[in-house]
Amino acid sequence: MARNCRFAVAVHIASLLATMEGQPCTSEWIAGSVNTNPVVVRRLLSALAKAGLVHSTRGSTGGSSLARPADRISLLDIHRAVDEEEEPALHNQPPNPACPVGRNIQSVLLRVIERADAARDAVLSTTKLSEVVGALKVEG
Amino acid sequence: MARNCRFAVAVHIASLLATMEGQPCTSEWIAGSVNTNPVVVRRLLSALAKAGLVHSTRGSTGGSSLARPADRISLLDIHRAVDEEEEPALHNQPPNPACPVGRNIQSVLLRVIERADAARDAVLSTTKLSEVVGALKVEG
DNA sequence: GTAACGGTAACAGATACCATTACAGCAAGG
DNA sequence: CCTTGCTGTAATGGTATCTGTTACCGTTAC
Repeated sequence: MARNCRFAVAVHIASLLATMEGQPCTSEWIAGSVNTNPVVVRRLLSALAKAGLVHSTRGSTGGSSLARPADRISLLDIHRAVDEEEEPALHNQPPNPACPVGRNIQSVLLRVIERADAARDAVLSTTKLSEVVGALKVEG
Repeated sequence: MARNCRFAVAVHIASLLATMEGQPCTSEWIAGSVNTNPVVVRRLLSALAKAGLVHSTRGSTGGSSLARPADRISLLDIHRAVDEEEEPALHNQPPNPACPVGRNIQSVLLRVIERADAARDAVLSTTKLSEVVGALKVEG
């Protein structure tokens, strides 16, 4: 996985919304559970809203809640929403096209990395937010 | 995958060594194909050597070559050699332990991420360096 | 002994990420 | 109407990481 904490915090946020069952949560309250700044939470909520996973309302009684049931939100949905799908990291400088290896290594690597990422995504897509919430409750 | 280019360059390097069939290559020659600085190549070769994948000799006629056949080196071997297995990126600050979600989210997330990483690693481990070299030749 | 190599430390520049402050826009309730 | 409390977002600073580069040491062949 990436080495930023956006995915982890976004799943945390989504789990909080799921346990509140429709009742809107403020970014400040969420930030208290995540232990970070409310703006960080709002940035992630904004990304989740753009992906259609949550719904936010402004104003005095505003807040955020899930846009659909937790069993219809996968962790892949969340990952794609907040970790804007970067291209796989290849060479910084383009390799030497005069070398048979340098000329083709990137396209070959791309195919392999895409297969590997697809395998990882398959696990994330079959894991639903509702499972995470269920596991949280078992944990106690 | 990670967003550094160590893995891509390391596979590039290993592919070069594989196509040279035992003949030692210098870091400067490799750097010419990768299009980077020889020290960058030496750093990666050093990591590959520590993992037992390549063998380097110093001195006037020195250079590096594969330590075992390319069909017995997987891309997972290379990935683990150069991208020192980081722990999955969770929260920066520990979540609020007074919240039922914050108290357990990390252990639940760890299990999921480990399953996802294992799926990705399975693809990398079944992809051998020899396959990459073969694909390079087909590519032309 | 000299030339050519790998190993490694040290440093600079670029980039990414997170936390924080600040402020504009919007909705509910008096 | 207008105050209050929320979201959305821009701007900024600090920190960490990565890459490229220079420099120097140790080693090996000739």
